[in-house]
Amino acid sequence: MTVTIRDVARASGVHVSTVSRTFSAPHMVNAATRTRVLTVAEELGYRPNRAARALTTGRTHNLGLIVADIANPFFPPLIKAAHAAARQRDYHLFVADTDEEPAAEEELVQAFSKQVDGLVLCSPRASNKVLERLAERVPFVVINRRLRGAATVLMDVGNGARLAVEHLSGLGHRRVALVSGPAGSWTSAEIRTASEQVHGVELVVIGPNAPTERGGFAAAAQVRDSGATGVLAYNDLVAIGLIEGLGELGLGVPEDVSVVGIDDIVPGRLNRPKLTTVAMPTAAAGRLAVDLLIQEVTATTSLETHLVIRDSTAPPR
Amino acid sequence: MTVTIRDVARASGVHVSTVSRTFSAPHMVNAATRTRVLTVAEELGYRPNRAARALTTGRTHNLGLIVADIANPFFPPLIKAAHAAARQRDYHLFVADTDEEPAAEEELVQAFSKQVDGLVLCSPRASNKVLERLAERVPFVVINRRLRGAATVLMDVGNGARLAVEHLSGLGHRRVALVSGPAGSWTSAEIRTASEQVHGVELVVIGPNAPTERGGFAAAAQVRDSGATGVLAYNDLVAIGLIEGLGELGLGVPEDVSVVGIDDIVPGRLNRPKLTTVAMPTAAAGRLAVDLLIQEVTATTSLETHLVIRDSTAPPR
DNA sequence: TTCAAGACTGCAAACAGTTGCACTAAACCT
DNA sequence: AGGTTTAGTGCAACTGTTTGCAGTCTTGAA
Repeated sequence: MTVTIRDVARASGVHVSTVSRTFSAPHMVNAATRTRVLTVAEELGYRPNRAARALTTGRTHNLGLIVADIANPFFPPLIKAAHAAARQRDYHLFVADTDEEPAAEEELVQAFSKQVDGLVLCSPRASNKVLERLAERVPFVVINRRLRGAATVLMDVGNGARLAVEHLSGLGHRRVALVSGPAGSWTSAEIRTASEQVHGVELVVIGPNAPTERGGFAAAAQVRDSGATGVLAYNDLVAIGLIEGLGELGLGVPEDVSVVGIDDIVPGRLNRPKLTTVAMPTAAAGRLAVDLLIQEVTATTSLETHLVIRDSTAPPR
Repeated sequence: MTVTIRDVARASGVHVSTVSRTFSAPHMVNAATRTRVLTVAEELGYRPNRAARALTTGRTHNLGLIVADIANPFFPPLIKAAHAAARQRDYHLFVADTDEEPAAEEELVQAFSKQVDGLVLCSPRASNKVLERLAERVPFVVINRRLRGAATVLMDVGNGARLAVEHLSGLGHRRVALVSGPAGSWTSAEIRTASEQVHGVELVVIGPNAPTERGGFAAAAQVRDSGATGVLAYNDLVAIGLIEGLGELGLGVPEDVSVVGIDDIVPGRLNRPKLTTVAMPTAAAGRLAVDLLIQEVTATTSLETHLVIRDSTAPPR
C-alpha cells in the first residue's frame, strides 16, 4: 500500500540501512549506489515517514506557533513569515489559536510538547510561573514578552511611540492625547513611558480602553474634551475607531485632529484617511523566531520599529 | 528522560498493553485498574507519544490546511474556524501557505501526505489532473472548487451576487457595472452568470481586473464612463480600491454611485463608508471541511451566502 | 607482499506505542 | 456439576526509520 524504505531497499538491491543513509547521511554512501537508490525511490514515489523517523531520532521536524487570535489582523503576516521560514528548512508548522484564553495556551503547549521540536508563543497571556514550568517540557521562543530562560523576540514599541510623538511634535502639535490600551498591558505601559520622554509636548493619557475599534470609538469624546490636537492610539484598530468617533462629533482627521496608530495592519492602509502608524516588524519577528528555534539559540532580540507617515496626520490648524 | 508507557506500566504493576488500552480503549480495562493507571500516569506526567501511535495505527490525528495566502484577510477566519473544529476533536492542524503558486501546492500536499490524516485545500490553483493524482495519496476536501472524487465545500457566490444585484435593483438602479476578477477565475464566471439572471437591470461588465485594491482603483474611470449608478465588485478589496478611485474622480459613494463588494472581510467593515457586501460563510466552510475530513465522508456541500447591507449603497440620485 | 586505513555496506537493536491471540478466572446456563 | 460465555490481562509481533558496531573490500604505503 504505502511504499516504505524496505520496498526501496528490495527494489534497488541494497539493505534498508543504506537507503536510510542515502536520505539522512548521503555522504556516507557511494555515489553510484546513492543515485540508484534515489532513482528507484523516485520511481516508487517513496517519501520517508516522518513519524517513524521522529521515533528514533527524537526530532519531529515540526514546529508549533501559538497566537491569541488568528483572525486578528496583527497576526497573519507573522504567521505567514514563520511558515515561510520553517518551510525553507523543511519544517512543518502547526498553528494554534488560544482565543485569548491563558488556559488554552497552557493546554496547547502541553499537547504539542511531544510533537514538535519547538514552539513560538506570540504575546503569551499565561503567567510567568506557568511559562517557566512549560519551558522544561519543550523549547520555545516568546514574541513580545520578556521571559528569563527562554529565547525572546521583542519589537521596540517604545521607540516607535517616541517617533510617533516626535512626528506630531514636529508638525507643531503641543498637546497630545495618548489613547491607551487595557489596564496592565505591558505594551501600553511601554508606550506611555516612551511617550513621556519626548520634550516639548504635553501628554494627556486617556484610558484604559479596550484594544478594539469600539474602544477607540468610545474614547472620541474624551479626546475632544482634552483639547489635544494630536493623538497616539494604542493600536490601529483603536485609531480607526477613534477616527470614526471623531467624525460623529464633527471633527475631521487630519484637519481638526491628527491621529497615529500602532501596528500597521492592513485595514489601516485601506482606511480613509490612510493611517499614519508605527510599523511593527511582525514578519521579521515570525521569521526570526523560527530561526532561533531551529538553531536552538537562546537570545534576546529587540527589533526596530519605524514610523509610516500617511494621511491621518497634518499640522494643527 | 521522557516518560513512556513502560514507565507507567512498571509503576502501576500492569503490562504495557493494559496501559495502552486504558488510553485508547478504556472500556476494555477494569475500572479499578483504569483509575490506578490513570492516576499513576498523571503523577508521572505521562503523555502518549503521537508519533509512535501513528506508526502502528496509521492515523496521526493531524490535519493540514493549505491556503494561497495566509495574509489575505479572506482566509484567517476560515483558518481560525478550522482550527477550532480540529481542536475540539483532539486533532492538530498544520497550516501552510502556497504563496499563490500551484507548484508549492503540489509540493506541500506531497510533503504532508504521510503526516496527516487529511488535508483541506482552499481554492486550490493546481490543475484537476494534478489534484486527482494527489487525491490517491491522501484524502482531502476542497473548498471553493468542484472536483470529482473529493469532498467539496462550496460557498454559493452566485446566489450572493444575485442578491446583491437585486438589492441594487430594488434601490432603483437600472444600470449596474460588474467589476470582474481575473480572467479564467471560476468565481468571477459564477458571479457574472448569476448577475445576468436578474431582470430589470442592464449589466455592464468591466474587466478582467486584478483581484486587489489596486485593480479596483484602476477600474474607477471605466465605471464612471459606463454610466452605471450601481456596482458589484469582484471582492471587497476591489470594492475598497474602487471607492477610493471614484473619490479621486470626484464621485462620492453612495451619493453618486453605490458599490457592493463580496467576501465581507474585516477591512470592509472598518472602511468608510462601511461596505455593503456579500458575506461568505468562511468560518462555516472551515469548520465543515474539517468535520467532513474527520468523519471521512465524501459529500458536496453548498453553503449559503447572504447580503450585508451597510453604508456604501443608496438609491441613485 | 603485507598491513593498516578507509570507504561502504549489512546486521540488529532500539524508538514508543498498538493489537490479535492466548490464557485465566469468574459468572452464567442448564 | 459441567460446560460455555465473558471480562480482563499478558505476550509478542509489528509499525518505518535510525544508528552503533562489525564485516568486507579497496587502496596506498612500507
